[in-house]
Amino acid sequence: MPWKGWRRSWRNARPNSGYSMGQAQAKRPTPRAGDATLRGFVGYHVKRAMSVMLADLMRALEPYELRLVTYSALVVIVDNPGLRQAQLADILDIERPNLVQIVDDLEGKGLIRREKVPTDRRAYALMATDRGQEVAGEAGYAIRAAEEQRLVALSDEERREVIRAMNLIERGQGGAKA
Amino acid sequence: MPWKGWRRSWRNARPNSGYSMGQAQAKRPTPRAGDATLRGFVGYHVKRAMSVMLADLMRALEPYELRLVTYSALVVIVDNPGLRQAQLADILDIERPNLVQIVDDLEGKGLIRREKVPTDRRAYALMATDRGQEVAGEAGYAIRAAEEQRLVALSDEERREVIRAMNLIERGQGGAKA
DNA sequence: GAAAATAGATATGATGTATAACTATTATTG
DNA sequence: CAATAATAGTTATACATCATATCTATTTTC
Repeated sequence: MPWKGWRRSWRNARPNSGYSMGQAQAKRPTPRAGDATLRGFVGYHVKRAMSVMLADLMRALEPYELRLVTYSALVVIVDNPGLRQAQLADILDIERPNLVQIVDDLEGKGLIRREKVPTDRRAYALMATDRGQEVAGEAGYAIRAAEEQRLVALSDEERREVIRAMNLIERGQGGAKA
Repeated sequence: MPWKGWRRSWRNARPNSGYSMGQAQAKRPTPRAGDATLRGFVGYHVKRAMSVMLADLMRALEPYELRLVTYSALVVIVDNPGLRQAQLADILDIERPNLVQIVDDLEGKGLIRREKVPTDRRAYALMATDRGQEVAGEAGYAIRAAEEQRLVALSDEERREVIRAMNLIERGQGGAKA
């Protein structure tokens, strides 16, 4: 048990603050090196977790030739037929110029259509095709499965707590003067 | 209060599954559009929270001419004098080729030095300069302040819960077949 | 009707991350 | 000990996500 505890905390070991900086210390790779200071930030933990989840997601989406942003956009369009690009940008917090290529990709793959809006010649109404709806569904299942596997150690209650915390963070006031 | 509750849930409104797909619906922008399906994934919540935290971080680091990866690398080098680049890559989960530019940047700013290793001519021992240690400390305070502001709605206990959950996610088994 | 605002698009740049391949050096193997 | 394999850092390239400025056409505002 004490060994186990020590082993588990290896990555979070204290910085070697007692280390002298002489050349003698450079003879072999720094022992017990770690990211302890960074682990003091909540954001760093979130970043590290996000990295692995993102890799999972990309792998899950690969068979559908979708990525994070294209899948997200597709799902929102499927759920909200007739959506305007500006709305999509707002919903997903994506800059409008960046949406062009995304919408092009989806349209090119036959998953969505840009339809003209008779009452507003500046805009398109984004519609999902039948194929688009199908792909959104299948990809969603794949992501679901990947997420379930990743979150296997978290109870339903813990997941709800995470979601709650993430929402508080998302909706909180910005840190660092803007 | 009921109005307030309705207002708050606008972004998470149900998908308009009852919507017909006729041209008539395209006349005005889709009302009550949202990302409800995506909100069903824990990962999406984490992604959205991560986005705002990352923006905070970039803003906080800007006065120091540092970014996420350069600050992270600097701190790890400060804490672990004599570190090898391969170690740094492992610790931060950064690909070794990507480290070259990062280390170049830090060295160019006078924050770290590459020192030769007499016993291994393939490697460098990365050392932080006095200036590097100073900048790491100051930038750390700035990030701390930004993070405190962002997390103001989370209790200490909730923060610990988040960290715990993120660690479980990070250390869990990968989702989606590799 | 003129000015301001908006929708989507073009162009460009920054940041973070991935892979293949290379030279020099060290470690391993027989 | 020599040949082979592995390693350290580097170069080159590509992909994904996200940001900003600017533009044309259209709609809204005053």
